[in-house]
Amino acid sequence: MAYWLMKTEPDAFSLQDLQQRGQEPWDGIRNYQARNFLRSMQIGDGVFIYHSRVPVPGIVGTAEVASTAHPDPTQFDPQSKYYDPASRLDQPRWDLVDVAYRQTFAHNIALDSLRAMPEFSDSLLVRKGNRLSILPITAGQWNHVLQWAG
DNA sequence: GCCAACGTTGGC
DNA sequence: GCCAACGTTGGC
Repeated sequence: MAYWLMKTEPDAFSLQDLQQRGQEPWDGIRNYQARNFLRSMQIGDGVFIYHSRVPVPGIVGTAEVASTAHPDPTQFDPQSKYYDPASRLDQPRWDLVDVAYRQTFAHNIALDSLRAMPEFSDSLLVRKGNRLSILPITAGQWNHVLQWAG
């Protein structure tokens, strides 16, 4: 059992969208480090959903990993904005996992609040210039945020 | 909307 | 293998 944080821009796909659909293939990850995290995910892993590029970025709720990693079909779709002409069918470059909605926090946990938590002092999340859209979360971080969220 | 920070690409 | 150029992310 592991924990992760996954960023999304709510203008494109929000936690509310995930709630409406119940489950969603988390496609479009085009960063090798993030992909490697995807590949180590197991069904049932906990996921914090994080909204970025909004006035108050932060964790807005939780989801869970609903499939192990498998090839992201958008990499082979010329119509997709995630199309990767360099990826080969017999050797896919990019993977995705399915993510299932779990809960929406009554109050968002803002990035500012996360920065103030000692648990997050070593996290990639609060490092300046960090652009990683998927990162590991420790059990301590997971529990602390859940407690904070009430 | 701006732009610093970062990852990737490709010429050499 | 270096590194300039480019494209993207994401806080502000």
